Amino acid sequence: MTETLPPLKALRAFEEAFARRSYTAAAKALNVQQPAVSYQIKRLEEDLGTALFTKERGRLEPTAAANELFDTLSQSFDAIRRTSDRLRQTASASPVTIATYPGIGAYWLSSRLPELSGALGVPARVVTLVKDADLLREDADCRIIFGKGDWPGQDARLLFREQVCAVAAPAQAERVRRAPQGEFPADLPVIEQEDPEHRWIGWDDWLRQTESGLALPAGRTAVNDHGLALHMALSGAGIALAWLGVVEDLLAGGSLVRLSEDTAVSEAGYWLTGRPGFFETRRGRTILKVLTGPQPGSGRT
Amino acid sequence: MTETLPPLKALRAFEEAFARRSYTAAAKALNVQQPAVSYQIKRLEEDLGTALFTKERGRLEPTAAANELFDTLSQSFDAIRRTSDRLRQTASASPVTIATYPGIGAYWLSSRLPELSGALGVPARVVTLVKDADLLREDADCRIIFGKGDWPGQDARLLFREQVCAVAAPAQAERVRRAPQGEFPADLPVIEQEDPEHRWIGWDDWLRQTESGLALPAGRTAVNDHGLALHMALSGAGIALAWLGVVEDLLAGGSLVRLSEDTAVSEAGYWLTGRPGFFETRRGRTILKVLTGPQPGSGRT
DNA sequence: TTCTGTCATTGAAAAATTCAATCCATGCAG
DNA sequence: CTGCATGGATTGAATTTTTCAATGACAGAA
Repeated sequence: MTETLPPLKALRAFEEAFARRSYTAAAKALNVQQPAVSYQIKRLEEDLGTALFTKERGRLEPTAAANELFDTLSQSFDAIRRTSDRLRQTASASPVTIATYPGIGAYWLSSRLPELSGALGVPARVVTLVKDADLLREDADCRIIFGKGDWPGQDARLLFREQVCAVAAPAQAERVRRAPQGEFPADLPVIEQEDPEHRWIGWDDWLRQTESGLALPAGRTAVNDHGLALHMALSGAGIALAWLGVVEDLLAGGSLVRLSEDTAVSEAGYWLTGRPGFFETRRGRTILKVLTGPQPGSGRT
Repeated sequence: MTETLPPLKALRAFEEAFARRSYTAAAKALNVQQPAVSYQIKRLEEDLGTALFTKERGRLEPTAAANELFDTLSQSFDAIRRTSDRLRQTASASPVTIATYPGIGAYWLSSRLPELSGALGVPARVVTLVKDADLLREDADCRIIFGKGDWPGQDARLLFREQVCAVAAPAQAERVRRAPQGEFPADLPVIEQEDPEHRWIGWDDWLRQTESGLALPAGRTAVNDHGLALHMALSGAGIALAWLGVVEDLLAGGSLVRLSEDTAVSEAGYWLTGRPGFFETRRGRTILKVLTGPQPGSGRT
């Protein structure tokens, strides 16, 4: 004898049919039509070489073999149901960890965390790191990274493109506006983000793309993180380039003001990445949906 | 949560992959190609929302979830394997019961029983009954019945058509041959089978169909079973109509002789019947094969 | 570096499952 | 007894699932 499993779908059909003493009811429970159940059970009977039901007097009578089989089957299937359920539970009950840059974490992600946590029914945790390599190495459920969506061993979905505008705190912006056309107040430094690999849009790119003709002041301040740059701009330390998506709330709240309507767009953008298959996961789908969903600040005020 | 089973094929693939620490080996064991395993396991990972293997450093590392799942799974599947195996065993280890008419049982089936028993590895049992209704009611694996293959609630396969010839024991046949043309020895009765429903070919039909022009003797003897008729013919009690398939051995062995080469054929024949699906069963296939196979007497002499 | 073994990916092919429609038997109400 | 209603069987045609063949990517070994 072969010591081999019968067709599993057939077992499943049998389980329902036996429990309900009806092919039709079983079919309903399995979300199929009755002939499908009929087919599966016949197949199982052929495999086992024995009848499982007799259809006498209009009622389904399980045979002795059917009783034996069901005993084993319901126990086994229940066991599998229990463990796989538990796995699903723990998989979705463990806190979500999202890794990203400090700037994104503080200014963009943080406002979305409550909704995310609510949608998943689980605490959300943010790990911020400055370097891409660190982000990718980090053991997180997913990460938000800047780039073009091509990371080996990661599935990626675009959150938003890089769209950059020039901002300053209101007082400083006012000074710029009052300054003679084409001139910046000399004591208002430009805050730059260090970017040796030239991955982001910098001031040079911005000026070139927007042709706004602003003459930049000579003073420059360099920081290594966008969050820091924003923080400095907020506190009036100078003017900075900011990602539109990120500063939306700050602009709406008036803590920052755009120096012009010009925006520069690059090919790259911010992506949500996870291990392969992550976005086919319930958790992955949920996270993606929340993060690409409506802006959290845009509710009724 | 849904308390629902993961895709069962995926579980099966996982079981093998886990046990062998290799998709390729699992694929071989399942008689499929490696991408099929890859696909199923990915599907399972999506269903559970958790990774099952990490593919670091070229080796397949099961995750904690995988270990848990495998524990349950192997136990459950083994249980199912055991019971379904046992069911298959008992189904195929119980003796085969074939119900049929006494004549068929004695003169046709009996010589095939050894081969049948051998092919099934199980004793074969013959139940003989005279009436069709009894045969159909009898709780046998299958039955050999005369008719046209149309029994409700039974699958049927034709074994041989009804082909009838006139026979007698050698001495009696000799007497017939020596008698003047067209005349039968008056003291040699014709053995008839009672057949109120006129289902079989009787002497009248035979004479009409074969146009052999034999004048039948007046003496008639009626029996209610073909086996009995044959037995009487064998013992020299008269001449009888015999089914070709059935008396092949007796003719070959010389215990019976044909009175003429004429044969009459009817639409009906002898069928092997079993419950629906029986012929898709291993047991059913085997029986059919043996019974329709080469004649048992036709080996080298 | 090149070779080898393993898993991933992908579009196409094959197989399995399911469906819709219909038949047939049985039970029940009139 | 007849006519309806219910539930399973049947069948050929979709439909979906699963698998395949080919190929890519990656890691370790030679």
